[in-house]
Amino acid sequence: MADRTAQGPRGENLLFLTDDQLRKAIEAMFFAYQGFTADPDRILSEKGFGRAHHRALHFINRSPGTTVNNLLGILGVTKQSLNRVLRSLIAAGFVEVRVGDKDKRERHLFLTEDGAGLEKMLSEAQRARMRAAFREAGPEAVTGFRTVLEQMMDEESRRMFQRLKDGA
Amino acid sequence: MADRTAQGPRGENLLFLTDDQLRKAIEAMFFAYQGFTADPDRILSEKGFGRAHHRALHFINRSPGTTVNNLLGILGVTKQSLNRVLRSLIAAGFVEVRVGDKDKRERHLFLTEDGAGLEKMLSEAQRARMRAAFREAGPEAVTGFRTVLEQMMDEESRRMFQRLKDGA
DNA sequence: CTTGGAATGTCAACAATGCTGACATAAAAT
DNA sequence: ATTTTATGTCAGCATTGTTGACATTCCAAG
Repeated sequence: MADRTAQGPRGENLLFLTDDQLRKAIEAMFFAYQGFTADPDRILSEKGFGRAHHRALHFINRSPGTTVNNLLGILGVTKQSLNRVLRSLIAAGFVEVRVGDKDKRERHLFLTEDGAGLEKMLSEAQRARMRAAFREAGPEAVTGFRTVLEQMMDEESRRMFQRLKDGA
Repeated sequence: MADRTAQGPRGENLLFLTDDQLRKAIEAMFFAYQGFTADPDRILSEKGFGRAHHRALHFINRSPGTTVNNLLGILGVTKQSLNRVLRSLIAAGFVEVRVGDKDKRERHLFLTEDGAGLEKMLSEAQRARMRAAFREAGPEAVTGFRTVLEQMMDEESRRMFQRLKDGA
């Protein structure tokens, strides 16, 4: 392993910023994301669903009554793409739609009991892996992990993430 | 923000392992990965390619002369899926194939000059974002980041990553 | 040496999930 | 009241994952 501790003029650790170190980090991100999604993907594929369904379930569970438009902003896909996913979740009885009370154009989304059950199954699997990784890595590593992730986000995603982070 | 520093019996930071903290980390991973792929995706879509083409270019660039079978192990997709991507990269003149010298079943893959140019463009964009995130987060965060990522990988991916990390 | 099986890669067809475009309905603005 | 804007749906296309069928090459057993 190359020396990681060379100090720059302002005491910064510069070797982290070599292209080679960055390339390794990029590859780590790629492989880690495979792991991140592997367990839920397995469960979903048995039920004929995909990763997009998981994302929808996650954010509906997190913000019950959210609208389609709301979800679009969070997920960063087109409404047409999301609509297809929602349609199949509704048809399968995992999601319930209620037409807006004040604004009748809006559709408010809720998990059914079954939907909540599936969401729990998926997020339990994902949390279990995350928990194990965090335990192995230790609390300081986890803090660093979250710091870097936040910096990697687009401005818009970061705002969304912040807004979700503290309640909402 | 909730207190992050509660200490467990063995001095471990246990609050990180609450479901709520884990859920936030999961969301951070989701949004960060969007950012991670955003810049290359933009470039690729202009050229009529997708993320799968980027991955192939990356690993061919990294290990010139690698075989199709080799790439399959790294990318974790089926050979049929990879084959389609390679076919279009070859047709576009970005990748060159040489039939194996010893084993004529094998196809060895190389980037053409154009392919190397495109790969450089894509990886420069991705590295720029990573570099900026690392700079903002600081060296200790980066160490933690990489530690956690490595722990999140599947066993097989971790072995692959380790093998790639040190030469090879 | 021949033959049968294993390894490598290609082609075809299907599914999930992005996308754009056209449209219906409800709300808001003029 | 009519036009414009916002929200959501439906249809069709592209990318990229999948499985299945097949061709070629290598290797090992007889």
